[in-house]
Amino acid sequence: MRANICSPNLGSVDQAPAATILHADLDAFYASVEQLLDPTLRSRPIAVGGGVVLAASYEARARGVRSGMVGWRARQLCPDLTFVGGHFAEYQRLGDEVMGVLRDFTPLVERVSIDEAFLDVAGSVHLFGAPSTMAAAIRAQVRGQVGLPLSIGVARTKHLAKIASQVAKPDGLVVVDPAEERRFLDPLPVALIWGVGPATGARLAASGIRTIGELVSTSPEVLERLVGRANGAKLGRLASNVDLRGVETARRARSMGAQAALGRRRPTPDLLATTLGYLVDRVAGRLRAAGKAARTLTVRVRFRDLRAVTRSATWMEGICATVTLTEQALALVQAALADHPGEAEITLLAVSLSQLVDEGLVQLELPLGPPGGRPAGPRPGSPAEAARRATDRSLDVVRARFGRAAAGYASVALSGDARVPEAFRELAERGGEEYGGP
DNA sequence: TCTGGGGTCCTAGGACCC
DNA sequence: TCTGGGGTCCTAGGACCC
Repeated sequence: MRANICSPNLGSVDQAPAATILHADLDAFYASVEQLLDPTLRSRPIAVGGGVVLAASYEARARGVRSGMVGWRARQLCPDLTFVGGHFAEYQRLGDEVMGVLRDFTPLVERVSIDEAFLDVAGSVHLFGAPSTMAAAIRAQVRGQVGLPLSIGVARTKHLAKIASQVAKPDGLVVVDPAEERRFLDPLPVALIWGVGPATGARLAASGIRTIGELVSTSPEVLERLVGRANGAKLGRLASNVDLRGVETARRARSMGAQAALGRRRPTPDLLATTLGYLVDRVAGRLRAAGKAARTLTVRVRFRDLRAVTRSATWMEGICATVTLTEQALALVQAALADHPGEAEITLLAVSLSQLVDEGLVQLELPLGPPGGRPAGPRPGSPAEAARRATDRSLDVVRARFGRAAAGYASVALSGDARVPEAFRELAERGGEEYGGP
């Protein structure tokens, strides 16, 4: 019907638009890799991590184990659960290898995370056959060549393909015929919609909206009242499957951050300086490696009850010097703590850089400095600032050759009680510009 | 006995400018 | 001197995703 209305002059009016978007998603990725590397772990409930479950095998999920769950709780639910240390370098290598397989079928691959990607195969059907045929071939090749289970959803839009791959899991393939979209979507729970989490799901459920079909038949006004204007509109678009964004092979990062959980600690000057020095050191190094500088710095402090506060500062020019950013982060955290004098302990510190600009655009002289009224500002373009950048560049070079531990600022010497392996941090931080295609 | 680390996007309110 | 509307930018907080 839609085709008849929209394109009455095309010869293919009666032909439904083709389902050429694939969403490929590796099943229980970290856990599957562990089972691949150690055959004795296969078909057993395992969890990657220790204090917190980073990933659980399907055998463990069947017992209620979920990622993000604390270790003691997971063991409680599943006493024969095996915890395995993460082979983080292997996750990266195998994830990359799978992406290589995908790119053998089309250059239009949008990698969204280490284990997940969208493909647009419209231009490849003359080479490899129908999208469903291609999806089956990809799954077989990933299983045969890499050894990992991969689920794929095939549909007309990215969002629907993603829902289809969720339905296909584990180790399955679901193709949604364009003529069958409503019949497929309507009975599914709203939680399958990208962007519907616990809070939104609960609000919808409170109004009796549990399935995507029920969501679609809800008026825009009611939806807006429940979840806000933009969210309501977005939800409407997704549920009625009219969101037609294409596959993007390259997306640039909009922010970079680092955080550290601290247990319960009194925020002494020493703790703040050491932790912020470490966090800024990490993130500023990535910033410079990307050739960027940041105009906005945001810090986050979490208290014992998991409530968190943020403070941010924005400058006219981008900054990328470790020392300057550390000074600023410290000032912001102290300001945040001063606003919450009743909090004796903190549980997390985070640093994030945004409003990223090309480093070449950093002005070198006569800076305007920060707008008035904010923390004593650095002078991003001052000679002192240029000297700091030169120091950073030298350190970056040394580290690139000899590793992170080879050089650094004295205050950054990392305490041995790091709660998370360095390798996991390095893996997790590959979420930005590295993804998005060859 | 209360959760890791790295991201994206949205909202509401205020400052400021035209 | 007061009033109004619209746009842009910034800040703080929150929901969500992998």
